[in-house]
Amino acid sequence: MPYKSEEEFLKHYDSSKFEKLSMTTDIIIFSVSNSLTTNYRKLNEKHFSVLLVKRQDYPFKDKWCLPGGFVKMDETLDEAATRILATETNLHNIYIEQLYTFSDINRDPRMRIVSTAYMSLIDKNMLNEKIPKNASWFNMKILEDDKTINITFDNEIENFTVVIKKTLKELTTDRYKYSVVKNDNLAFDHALVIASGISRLKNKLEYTDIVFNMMPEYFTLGELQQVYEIILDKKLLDPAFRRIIADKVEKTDKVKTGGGHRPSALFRYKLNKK
Amino acid sequence: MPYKSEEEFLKHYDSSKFEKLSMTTDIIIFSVSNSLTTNYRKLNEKHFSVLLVKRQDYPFKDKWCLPGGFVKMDETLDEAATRILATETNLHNIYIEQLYTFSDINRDPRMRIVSTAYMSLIDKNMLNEKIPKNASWFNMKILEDDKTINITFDNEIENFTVVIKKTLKELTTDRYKYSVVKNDNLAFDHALVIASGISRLKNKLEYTDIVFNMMPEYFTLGELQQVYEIILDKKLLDPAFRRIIADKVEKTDKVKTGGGHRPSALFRYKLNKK
DNA sequence: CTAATAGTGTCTATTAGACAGTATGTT
DNA sequence: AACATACTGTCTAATAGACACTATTAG
Repeated sequence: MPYKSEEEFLKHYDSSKFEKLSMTTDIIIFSVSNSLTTNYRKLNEKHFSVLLVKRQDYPFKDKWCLPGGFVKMDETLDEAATRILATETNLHNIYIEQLYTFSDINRDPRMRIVSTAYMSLIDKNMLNEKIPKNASWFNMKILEDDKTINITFDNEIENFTVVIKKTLKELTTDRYKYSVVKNDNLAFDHALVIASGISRLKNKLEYTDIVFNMMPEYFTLGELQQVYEIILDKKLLDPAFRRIIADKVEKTDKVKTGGGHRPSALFRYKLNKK
Repeated sequence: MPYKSEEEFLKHYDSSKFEKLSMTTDIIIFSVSNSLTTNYRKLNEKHFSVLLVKRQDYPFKDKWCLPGGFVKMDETLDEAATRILATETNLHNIYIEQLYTFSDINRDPRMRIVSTAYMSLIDKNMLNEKIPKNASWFNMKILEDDKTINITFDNEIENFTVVIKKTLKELTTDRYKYSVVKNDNLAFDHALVIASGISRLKNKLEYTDIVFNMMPEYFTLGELQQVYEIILDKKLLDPAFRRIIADKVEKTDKVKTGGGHRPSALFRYKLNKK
C-alpha cells in the first residue's frame, strides 16, 4: 500500500481489520463512616467503607459489585470514571485516580471485556442526596499478613468475607500476585479489584496527603489518626503521629466539645505547606 | 428480559449491543549501556537507555515509537506485552509491569485505540541476538524540575529532545498532569508514556530492588551507584549509598581489575535477604 | 471524683548527610 | 609518582519509637 501521505493513508484506512472489544470502568469509592458508641465518653468508632451496587440483572444477578459501566466512544477512561462516579453519588470535583487495567479473558462471562479500575475517595458528609437504592455502603475490616488478605464486608444487613492469597510475583519488588481463595458475594473479579485498591490506598497514605480527601473540612487530630489506624489496621503512637502530620494541618479556633473528656481543637488541611 | 438463569441469559446475549474499540500495548524497554572512555583511568560512562522502533508505515511514518501491537482476543494484556517484548528482544522471563492505560480519543489518528503501557527492565548483556533492524537503543539524558521534564534522546546517529510540562493535578498528592510542549520525533502519545515510565522507575528505585533487573549477575558497587545516579540524575554519597545497598547484595570472591586504580570487588544480588 | 480522650516533654535508638581519610591498581 | 577509583571511620543532624506526664471535659 504505497500511500503518498498520512492524509491519503487515513482516507483509505479500514478500521475493521483489527479485532475489537468492549471496555468498562469500575470505580472503587472509598470513604469513612461513623458508628455511634454506647459509652458517652468514647469517640465514635470509625469504619473504612466502600460503595457497592447490587446487580439487578445477569450475569451475577443479586451479587454485589463495584459501580461501573461501558466506556463510550467519545469519552476517555477518566471521563467515563468521572461520569459513573457522578451517577452514583452526584458529586463532582472528587479525587479519582486510575488503578489498574484488568484483562483476564473470562473475567466477564458475556464476552471479552477489559476493565480499567479507578479509585475514588470521598467525604461522606458531602453526599447531599441519597445514594441509588440498589447501592449500599459496606464497612470493611481488613486483616492482612504477608500471605493472605482477609476482608470482611458489612452493611448492617448482610456481611461476608473475601479471602485472597498473596504470592510474591518476583524477587526484586514488593509486588504480589493476588488470587481469590474465597468469594461468594462479589461479582466478576471485583474482589481482586478492591484488594488492589486497598493496597494502593495503604501505600499512598504513608507518603501523600491523600487521606484529606476523605476528611471533612474541620476535624480533630484524634479523628484523623483513627482514619489512619482503621485503614492501616494498626495503632499509631500519638506523639509520632502528631509530629508527622504537624505541617500538613493548621489549627483553627474552633473546638469540638461534647465528649466526656477534654475538648479537642479542630484542624484543617493546610494548603500552602512547604 | 426475564431470564430464568445465568446460563439462559448468556445463551441469548447479544454482544454487539455495546460499542467496541481496539486495544494495543506499548512497552517501554529500559536498560543501561556503557560507552568507552578516552581516559584509561576512568570508568566507562553509563547511560540510561530505551528501545525505540522506527515506524515503517503510516501513521507517523518514519517517526520513532515504542514497541507495541494489538491485543488479541485470546490473550490478556500481560500476555500481549510479554509477546511483544519477546518479539523485539527474544528474551523471556523478564521483569515487566503494567504502567498506565492511555485513552485519549484522538491519540491514534486511525481510529479509537486504547493502549495499556508496560514497563520492562532488561540487562543488555542478556541480548544474545541482534535487535530488529528498524529498532534502536536511545540513550536518554533527563533533566527534571518541578515544572518541566526535558528528555534528550541519542542513538549516535540522530538525537532529539522532548519537553514536557508538569502541572500539579491536585493538592493532596504528588501527581502531575503531563503535557507535551515540544516533540518532533516521537509518534502517538509516546512522549507522555515514556515520561510516565521514567517517573515510575525513579520512584521504584528508592523503595524496591528493581534496579537489579538491569544489572548483570556480577557488578561492582561503583557500577551500581552509577546506575542510580544516571536515572535519578543526581550524585550520591558513597558511604550513604553503601549503607543502603549493603543488605541487598553479597560480596563474591571475584574482582574487577584493569582500570588505572584500585580493583573493585564484584557483588551479586542477594536473594534471601531479610 | 472518674473515665476517657487531648496534648506535650523528653529520652533513646535508628537512620541520613557530610567529610576526611586510607588503600591499591595502571600507566 | 600520579591519578582515579575503592572502601571505611566517624562526627553530626534529623527522624522515629517509646513512655510518662499534665490537661480538661461530662456525668
